[in-house]
Amino acid sequence: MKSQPHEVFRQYLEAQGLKLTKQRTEILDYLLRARDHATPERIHADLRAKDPMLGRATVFRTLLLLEKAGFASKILFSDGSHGYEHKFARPHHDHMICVDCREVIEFSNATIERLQDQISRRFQFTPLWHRHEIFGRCRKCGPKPAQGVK
Amino acid sequence: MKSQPHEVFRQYLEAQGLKLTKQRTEILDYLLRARDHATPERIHADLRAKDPMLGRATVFRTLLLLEKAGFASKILFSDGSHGYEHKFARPHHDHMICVDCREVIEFSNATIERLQDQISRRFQFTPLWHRHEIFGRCRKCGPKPAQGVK
DNA sequence: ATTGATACTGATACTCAATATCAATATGAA
DNA sequence: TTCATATTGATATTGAGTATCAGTATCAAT
Repeated sequence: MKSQPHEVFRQYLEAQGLKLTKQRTEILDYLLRARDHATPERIHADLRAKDPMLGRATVFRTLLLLEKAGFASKILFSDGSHGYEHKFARPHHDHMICVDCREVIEFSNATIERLQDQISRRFQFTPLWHRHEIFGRCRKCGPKPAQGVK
Repeated sequence: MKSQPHEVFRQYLEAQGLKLTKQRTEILDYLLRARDHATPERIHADLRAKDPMLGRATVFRTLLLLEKAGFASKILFSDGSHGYEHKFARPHHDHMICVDCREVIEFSNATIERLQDQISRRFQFTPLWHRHEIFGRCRKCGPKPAQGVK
């Protein structure tokens, strides 16, 4: 029995006149399995273990496709690099990102969401999406900067 | 009479054993004058009109210096590129960014700030800074996508 | 004003993520 | 099975950002 996301993806591709390929399936699978913040390079490297012929360009192309289709979204790290996460059956959420170990903690807050809409309305701004990231140190890394380690 | 920011900058440099140079002054000036979201490339191109010898590396170095000193901060655009804005006598604020015309509207909301602290505490996360960007369409560009124009 | 230690600059070369190109291939409707 | 065409992977290329380093500007001490 096929899982829901694959079926939704297949239907999307069909509607767009696009094709369902092994590579696209592999990459979607990866995102569905990944706990968090998978970078394109990382995805490429990991998937190559199973499919050594998988090209870099295909990974980038597919991530862009998934993003445009609304099935995945970018997470930006503090150093400017970024990763992806899938959006299947995941409610909207924002991120707290540890500047030491890069752990990503998800949070969501209905009051903040509501305030955002109020603020937008006040400026006659039509919000489409947002990004709310809090940078700092996670429980494990503690309030003090990491010592020694680069 | 010298303006405040230049004096503060000079004192910072002195305290760090760094030197006040023509280039650093030019770049700080640029940020102080710019309305918003000046990209490194843009700053370089514009300043070259007056100072054709100004190097790319110097612009990047100086922006990094200003950022580390706390005199400037990055704004990230939706396409992943970024710009800078100075922070002299500007209270903390976040941004609404128009996806059509790239206009940047500043906002701030004490309640949101407070909620962020609450959420962080709940996760034993020590917040250092944050970034809260709402993407959408500004009053001028209206709620519908721009037509024709790339 | 001159000197001199050293921070700074600009040119160049380089890195590396991301993109464009294109011949070969896989997909899926007929 | 056929075949138009979307897709792929290899390759070349781009472009933002960085490292290097010889020459230069700054500024404290004289």
